[in-house]
Amino acid sequence: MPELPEVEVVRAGLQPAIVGARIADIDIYDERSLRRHDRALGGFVDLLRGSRVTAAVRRGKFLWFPLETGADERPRALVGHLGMSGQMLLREPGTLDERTRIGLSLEHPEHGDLRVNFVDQRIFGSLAIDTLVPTRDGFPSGFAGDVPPAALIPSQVAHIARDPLDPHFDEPALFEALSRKKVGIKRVLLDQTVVSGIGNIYADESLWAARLHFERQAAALTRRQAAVLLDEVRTVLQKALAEGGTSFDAQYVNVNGASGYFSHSLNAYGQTGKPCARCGTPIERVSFMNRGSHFCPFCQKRPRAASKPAPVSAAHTADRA
DNA sequence: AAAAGTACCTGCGCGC
DNA sequence: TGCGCGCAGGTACTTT
Repeated sequence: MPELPEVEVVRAGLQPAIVGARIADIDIYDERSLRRHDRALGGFVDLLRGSRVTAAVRRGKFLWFPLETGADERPRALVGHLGMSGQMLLREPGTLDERTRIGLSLEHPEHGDLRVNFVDQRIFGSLAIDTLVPTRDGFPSGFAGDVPPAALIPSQVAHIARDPLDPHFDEPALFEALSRKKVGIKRVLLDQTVVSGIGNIYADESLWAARLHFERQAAALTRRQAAVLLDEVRTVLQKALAEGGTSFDAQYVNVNGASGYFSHSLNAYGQTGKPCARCGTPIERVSFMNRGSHFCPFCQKRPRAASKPAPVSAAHTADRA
């Protein structure tokens, strides 16, 4: 369940090894890991073999690596999503990890030959080649390290909102969206077209920090509550990022999607039965949206008395037609 | 049009 | 000891 911080650690780790490298060869061990690849563009291997990587970019949980293309060609990129259990492991040439679905053999002008193994137990993640299109807002497409990337984004990522750590994140648009949504706030946090990078773990953590119950209707939040929540989202993500950044080996990326996410400082997620760090009340877990939601029943009060839909008056009924 | 539901996947831990 | 089952959940697609 890699979320923004975990994906960023992968991006940052891959960047020095992959930018400037030529992808000399590609091994496909499992075609299902190409689910995101649109065959209409051409074969994944044919499009990728021999290409040089020019950057390592991330928006939310999506990663992409723009490729050098001729002036007469449409710009394209190698796109990756880790899904639930994906990893991109930097290895010595010839290394094969368990459950490697796709292997990339790289030639780097300084670091020599390298191998990147796309490992994915559950195959919710995938790699693809995709065309780059202009960003909707005209700003750099995401985060790419020291230098902002071009204002180009893979077509399949264009609908994904910027993440809350992006300098061009559209705050007013988020508050606008929140005020329109009649659904529970957690649904909105997980909606990558509204705000990206947040998954189940950091959604629970942010809501705990903001003292909000996950089923609070988004539109019912005051502007102040929404602002506090956004602030807590950023704090939670940045804290996880700082933790991940310190445990990461510059030479080899080894982020394990199943157990390697930054769990030492979780206050809600996976803490069922343990005392709330603020008030001592045991953390509860309930199923919501087909996934676990963890919260403190004292600090994060349920929305008031389950709003039964107001009786529709005859006058109202007549109105819509 | 918004919101809810479902498919896609595999490994693990559980109860029997 | 083995076997079936529920669960983990990000995204895209379908249905309501």
